[in-house]
Amino acid sequence: MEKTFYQQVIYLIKKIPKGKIATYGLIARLAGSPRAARQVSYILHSSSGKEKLPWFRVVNSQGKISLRSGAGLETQKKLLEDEGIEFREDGSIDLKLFLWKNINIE
DNA sequence: AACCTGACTTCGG
DNA sequence: TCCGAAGCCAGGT
Repeated sequence: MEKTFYQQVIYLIKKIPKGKIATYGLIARLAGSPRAARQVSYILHSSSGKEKLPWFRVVNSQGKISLRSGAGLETQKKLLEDEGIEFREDGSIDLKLFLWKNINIE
């Protein structure tokens, strides 16, 4: 049985460990569609509420939050900092230190 | 069924 | 190194 891209994304995001982050591209890749990073963001946007996902642990490939100020950026940043993730002066996260790389798909 | 949109990524200038 | 344009996938209208 093959899960839908949507289900894969939800599943993977739920597995992101606390204190770690993932990029849209990484999630898309693990979900089976390396080029569907945009779709990942879309899924988070539409399902973060009902699925209770740690959407804030997902940032873009630059380690930055893609949201615009006022659209959730501050909230996300605060949540991440609360988990021990540090931001640089320009508001980016050091992917080498916080990127989720402990991948384990069932 | 066709077109539009987006919390992305990547390549070229 | 920075900015703009194109490519990509899936869901919504």
